[in-house]
Amino acid sequence: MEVTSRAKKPSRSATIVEVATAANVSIGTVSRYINGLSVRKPEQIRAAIEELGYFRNALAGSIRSRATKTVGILVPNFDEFHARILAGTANHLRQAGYSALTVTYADTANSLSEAVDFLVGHRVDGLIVGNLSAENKSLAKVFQTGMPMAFYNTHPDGWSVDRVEVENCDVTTRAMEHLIDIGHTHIGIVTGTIGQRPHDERLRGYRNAHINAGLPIDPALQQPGNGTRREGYEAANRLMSASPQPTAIFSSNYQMTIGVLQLLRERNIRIPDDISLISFDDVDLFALLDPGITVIAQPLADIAKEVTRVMLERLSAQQMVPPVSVRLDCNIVLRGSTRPPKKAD
Amino acid sequence: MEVTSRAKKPSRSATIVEVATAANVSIGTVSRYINGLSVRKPEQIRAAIEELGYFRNALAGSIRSRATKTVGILVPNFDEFHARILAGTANHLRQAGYSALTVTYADTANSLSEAVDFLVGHRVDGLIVGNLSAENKSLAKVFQTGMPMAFYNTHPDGWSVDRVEVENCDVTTRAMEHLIDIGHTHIGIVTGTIGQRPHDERLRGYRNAHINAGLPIDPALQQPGNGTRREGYEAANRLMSASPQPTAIFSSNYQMTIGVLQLLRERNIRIPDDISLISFDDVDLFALLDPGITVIAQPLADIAKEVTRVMLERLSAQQMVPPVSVRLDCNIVLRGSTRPPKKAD
DNA sequence: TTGTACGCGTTATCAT
DNA sequence: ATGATAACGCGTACAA
Repeated sequence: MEVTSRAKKPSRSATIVEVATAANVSIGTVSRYINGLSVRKPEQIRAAIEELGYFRNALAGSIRSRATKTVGILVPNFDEFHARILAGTANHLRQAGYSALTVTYADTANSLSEAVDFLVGHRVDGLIVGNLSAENKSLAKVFQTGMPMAFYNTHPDGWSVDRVEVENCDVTTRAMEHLIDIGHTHIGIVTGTIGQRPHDERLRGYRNAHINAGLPIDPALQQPGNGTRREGYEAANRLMSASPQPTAIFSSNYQMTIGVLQLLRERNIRIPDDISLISFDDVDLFALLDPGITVIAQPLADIAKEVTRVMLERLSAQQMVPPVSVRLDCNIVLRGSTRPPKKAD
Repeated sequence: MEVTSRAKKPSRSATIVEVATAANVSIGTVSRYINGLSVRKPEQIRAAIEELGYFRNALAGSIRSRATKTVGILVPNFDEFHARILAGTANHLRQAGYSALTVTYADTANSLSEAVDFLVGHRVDGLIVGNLSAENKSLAKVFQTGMPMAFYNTHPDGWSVDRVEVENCDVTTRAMEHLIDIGHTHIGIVTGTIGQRPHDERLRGYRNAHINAGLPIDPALQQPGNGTRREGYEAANRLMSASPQPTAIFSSNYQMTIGVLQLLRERNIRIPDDISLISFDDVDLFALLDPGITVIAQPLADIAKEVTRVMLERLSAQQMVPPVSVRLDCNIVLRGSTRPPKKAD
């Protein structure tokens, strides 16, 4: 195919009326052709569509039909975590005849409301929301209109809504017990933002392990990282300046773990010789490092599958059904980043 | 705010007519209020909107106004490379009053046409396309309608269209000359898919360096990786089975480099002691590995900025202007993954 | 199977 | 600044 020059800019693209005229049929017939129903002279219509460069106007169609066959997806960003979930949801939605309208809400201030307005303005049939625990006026407004909504990973407190979440607490406890079993007694934690449910649960899991083992909980070994790489770096810096130094670190999400890794490398602290490390979340990076990082892996494909399933069931539900809550288990993936501490203290 | 139960599902959300009635004004006045123009009794209208839970229907508005203030973005996937560009474009578009409609085209077969139809069906005002070099009937059809389009990284052959691309060839030559300067004479290359312009250019840059230095070009040292991790792994496997073995490898994109790293690690081939490595593309991983990987880094933020600028200028252009072509330079980031070969042969 | 006419929610226009 | 009304492009119901 050769496309070497641009056609002169048409003020508007062809409409179904023009196609009907060109094909010598009525618009109803063209509409049926477009929607795959049988018509008498399909070839004429096809040729007219081809000739005019016609594209169906989905906007106009949706006004009348009141359904866009589109699900809005609201994610903080396109990082590796959400990217993988998005790939899954988009796929599952498509198989059910839906498209995904994906918008990020964390790039600038108050863009969450903008994002919500955009999606609702485009009359998505439902809304999938990732990693959002904070209240938002716009979102609450939408929720109250009865818009089908499904959250994954966390949801605003007190909202009775469809959700898919992972078990954070117990799995963290088990990971910490692994460290304790091999002799660690000073385990530092880089926490996410306190007040966000998943991070609260991970911290609780960390504490429970200490309580179960009769170990003291040292506040100096709990450093806030707020979920970002930069703050993960600084939290690790504080941890490694504490006295006594921790012999192991648990980092509550992968962004912060990257910060931790940066600091450890700068300080020339070797894993696992000088320190053991466990991270929540599994990303490619952690498997490729030498040694690989032992992680608590969230089942991303399952989260995507379940949240899509829940949404589709909500969309097809004829009557009101109570919100469903799905809880998935994480896996501990042992790699080489943990080892007994160098010397007992 | 408390949101503990769902309102009964309304069959449809409030319309501008209902708002107008409730506020005792005409729909024209409500429309003006919504669009930020001055009205006499804004508070009444605000209250009515609040009360009725009204959300403007962007679909209906766009039918009449013929503008959606929306730009479609077409990317193969949400990998780290595109994720960073998307963050930039979305931001720049928003600042200009546009929203981004992002769709991936590589998740399943023939989904490119579906994606194009979706975006055009939603009447995006323009289209930004990433990493697409193949022809596509649907896309060509759109192009010929005069839809503003801007490509980044590559574009279909023969299309005279706005584009932002990086300089692949010379920078690769310079990177190879770095290897040659420190004594390498057997440099392997893992190529991307031949026929895709950026990868053709990178291969040419590799060859030019050899020609300039008077080194032979050994076909056995050029292994196709087709851009994927799996094939990068296998290409590296073939390279390390060649005789004589290369003392350095250049990998043409980051996905393939990850495959290369996996193979080297499995075979216990150490970087840079046993082999030197340079990769095209810079991702987090490469800076965190020990040693860090020397890379040719594409200016992602600039690509995003430029492609958005080009698109916005095209959108605001009153008359036909010839397509613009922006070419950006890459940077060579030296880390620790290169070193003179162990022994001269 | 086909054609016609109306409805969808908004914006644009124009007279006030 | 406001109100009334005609588009906008498509789906759908109904009559043919």
